[in-house]
Amino acid sequence: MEKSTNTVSSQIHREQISSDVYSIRDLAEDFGVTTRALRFYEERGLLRPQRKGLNRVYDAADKVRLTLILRGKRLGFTLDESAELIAMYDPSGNNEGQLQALIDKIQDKQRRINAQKREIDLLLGDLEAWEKRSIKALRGLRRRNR
Amino acid sequence: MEKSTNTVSSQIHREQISSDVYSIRDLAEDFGVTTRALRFYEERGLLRPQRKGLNRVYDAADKVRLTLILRGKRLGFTLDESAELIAMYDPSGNNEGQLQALIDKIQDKQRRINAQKREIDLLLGDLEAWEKRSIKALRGLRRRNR
DNA sequence: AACGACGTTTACGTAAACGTAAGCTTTAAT
DNA sequence: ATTAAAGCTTACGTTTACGTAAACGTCGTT
Repeated sequence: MEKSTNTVSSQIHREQISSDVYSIRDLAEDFGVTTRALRFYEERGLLRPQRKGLNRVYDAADKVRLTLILRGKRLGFTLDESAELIAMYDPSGNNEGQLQALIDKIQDKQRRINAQKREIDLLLGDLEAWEKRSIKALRGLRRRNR
Repeated sequence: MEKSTNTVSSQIHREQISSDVYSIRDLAEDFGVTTRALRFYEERGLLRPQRKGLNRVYDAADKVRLTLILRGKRLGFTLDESAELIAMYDPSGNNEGQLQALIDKIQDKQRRINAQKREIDLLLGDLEAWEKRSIKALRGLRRRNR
């Protein structure tokens, strides 16, 4: 009997004030990161969970932000760059100038990401060529060895 | 009269034994990295330029390797991961087992890179949505302000 | 002969992104 | 009442990828 019934963690007596909230451990397990990382992201301003006393309480919006952070990481962004993405996600733009600036930033990101995509395609092209070459060499060897 | 005629660097008296070779500075300027970075890549085993006395002499193959290193960097790979890519580029596979292992590695990389590509598309999708929303908000503001 | 540009090695410094550990508190269970 | 588990803060340690500086050698030029 393994560690059993504890994947979801909060069962009873976890007062559940607003409906969908998560403890730091819930979030860490859901996303496969450590609690230390979550506190670190907060320290760097990428997350701002509410507090229940001292304890951090995360909600759906925090989940979205964390998704963006981790996606950014997998794409090789720094935390600062991911912070920019998150700032775009928040509808912070109030006046005309800010909105235009936001749009410019978004378009800039799009350009950069499309460039990255082109690099990926180049790499995939290389890998395919190497694969074909290797497979040919392998077939040559097999023919010779029989 | 700027720094003038020095973009190509080696002009005369640079004996030119084999045809296409480059000094460390040539390569650094061509690729927009520092000489320190080049020495570091060598220290980590990603480059192995020949030596003319003490001086490093880079050739076309080194250029390819450096291209791979930097492409890897832009995609968020660590130097160790780029080292793997470079190992694949070198036709090191001699016997059947090694070749099969190489093919497996290549296919694994392909999977990982395709995953990265999918994440990019997700991000681009998000960015497009945010852009549209922002443009709408901007139009709303402009209408109201006239 | 002396200088400046370029190269070398060796070595310590640094920013980013956490890991790890210490020490303390609150909550839940035995 | 006493553990045990989970959380908190504070702070030092670690790895990666170079930056920066010292101290020296070698040309080619003046």
